[in-house]
Amino acid sequence: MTRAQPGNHDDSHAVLQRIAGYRGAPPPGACPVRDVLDRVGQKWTLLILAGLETGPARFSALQRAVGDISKRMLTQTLRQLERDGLISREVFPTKPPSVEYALTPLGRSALAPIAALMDWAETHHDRIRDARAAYDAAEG
Amino acid sequence: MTRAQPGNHDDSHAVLQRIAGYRGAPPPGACPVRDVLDRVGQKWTLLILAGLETGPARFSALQRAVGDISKRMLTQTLRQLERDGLISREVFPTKPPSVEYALTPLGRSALAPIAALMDWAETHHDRIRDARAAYDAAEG
DNA sequence: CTGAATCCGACTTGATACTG
DNA sequence: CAGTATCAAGTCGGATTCAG
Repeated sequence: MTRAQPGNHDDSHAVLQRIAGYRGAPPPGACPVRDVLDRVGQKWTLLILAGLETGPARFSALQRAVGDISKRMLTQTLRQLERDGLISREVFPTKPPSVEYALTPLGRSALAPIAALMDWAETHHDRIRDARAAYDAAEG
Repeated sequence: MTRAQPGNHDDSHAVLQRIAGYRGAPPPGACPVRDVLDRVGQKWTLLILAGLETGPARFSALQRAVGDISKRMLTQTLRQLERDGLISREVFPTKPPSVEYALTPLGRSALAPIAALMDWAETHHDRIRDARAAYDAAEG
């Protein structure tokens, strides 16, 4: 594939530059980058994707896996991800109804770049912490 | 070190799984991943980083480059990025005061994983658009 | 069990006006 | 030029309650 290797500096620049062209473009959907990044930045999106990574899960199982998410937010985030085609939703008409969520191939393909970003975060978070401490000490 | 290769599927999983351990951990700074992702998800962060990518820029130049950002938000985002050590701020005591912002090495190192994510977004945004159209048509 | 609906507080963003 | 201060509006998220 011709996709940029995440570690490739030159390609990174080319991609970064591209978003500049979207400035001042209000219509939603005009900037897929903004679109995806906004979703990634949402509080629960990553936790849910992580929770589905090992396999399909039901609503309650997911809620337990994520931890302190409310049903409201779980439902909402799940809907968004489903709408974006990142996860699938299957209803089983059992006596107590159960619903199973699972990553789609598209959803699974998103894990790699997301993991890259999280990896960067883990690698550099101590440096960031230091920078914050220094900044706060200076102007706190 | 043993950092995951962003494109490596197996390692991606390992990294993803790691965030599950942070569930239910309220204290800020406890989860560097959440921390960084939240910042990335903010509306203007990426545009500003992109604007600084080609080199240092002054406040107004940056505002023009980004587009429709208000001074308030520009200042705020700039401060956060400075605090995190991703950008530097230098004041020149000229007659009309001027301030120049620039990416630090740390900030520059963040561009690669961010670009990887944006690359994914661009590669798959048509698929996402289709999924949304289908979803909206079905339950609109 | 899986959600939908409602209420409400907290945080985010923007517009505007003012300062050094 | 480069901000700061203030206010208004919108959004996000949680708790609670109700329904299929």
